[in-house]
Amino acid sequence: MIRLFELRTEKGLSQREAARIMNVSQGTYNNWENGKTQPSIEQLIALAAFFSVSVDYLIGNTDEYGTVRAGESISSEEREILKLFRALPEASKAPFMEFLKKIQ
Amino acid sequence: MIRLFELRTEKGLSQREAARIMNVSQGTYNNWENGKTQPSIEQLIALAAFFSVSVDYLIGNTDEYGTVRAGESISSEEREILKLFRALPEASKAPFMEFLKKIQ
DNA sequence: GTATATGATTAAAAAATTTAATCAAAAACA
DNA sequence: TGTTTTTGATTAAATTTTTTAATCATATAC
Repeated sequence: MIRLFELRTEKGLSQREAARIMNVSQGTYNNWENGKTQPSIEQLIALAAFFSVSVDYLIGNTDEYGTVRAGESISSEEREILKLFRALPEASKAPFMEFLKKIQ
Repeated sequence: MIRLFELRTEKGLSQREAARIMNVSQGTYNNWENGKTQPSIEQLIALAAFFSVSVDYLIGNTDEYGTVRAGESISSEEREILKLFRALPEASKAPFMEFLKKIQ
């Protein structure tokens, strides 16, 4: 899995040590690290907790720009706007953006 | 899986429709939704992208706060909308909402 | 009242995961 | 250096999990 190697080595652990912490064999942990097999969701959550990262980060699905960070607040009105905007036909989205800029 | 049901029904999709989008059978999608089986990591990422949420949110590894879902992904275009909306005079916000509803 | 759509269930097949054992190479040590 | 230990990789077999088509019961639509 994308970031298991860097996270484990940063901690100075061997595969056998990390495997024991996760209650799996060294072979299994090696498979995870090299993408031969994948941990279950429960194991993903445990790995993410152990390494103090999000599951999204662990599996390489983070998108720094496109993610609402914990603590950022969005009103229900703003949430409604996003919902309505997403429901628009693709072709209407750009004109809508122009309109919104114009009425500033 | 924890939040598949609410995300699918919010979109007004049937299991068969959602299953077709994910390229699996309805039975498989039903299994995911009811926690009988679990999607692969690749499928988790595809589901999260389709529903515009983080994988952490999808699997119930983040908490909701207020009306906002932690980890909800927002495109740069959507981020721009929020920025512009926030810049509007207070008095313009409600009429703007009406407009957005009207053009659906 | 019949037809259609929906979510759930089943059993069998297919696919993926796990494990113990083992290997080769590197590191540690005397 | 030569030996021992540690490490990550590999193998094959057993187990577990997932997937699917078919079907069911129920609800909704016509």
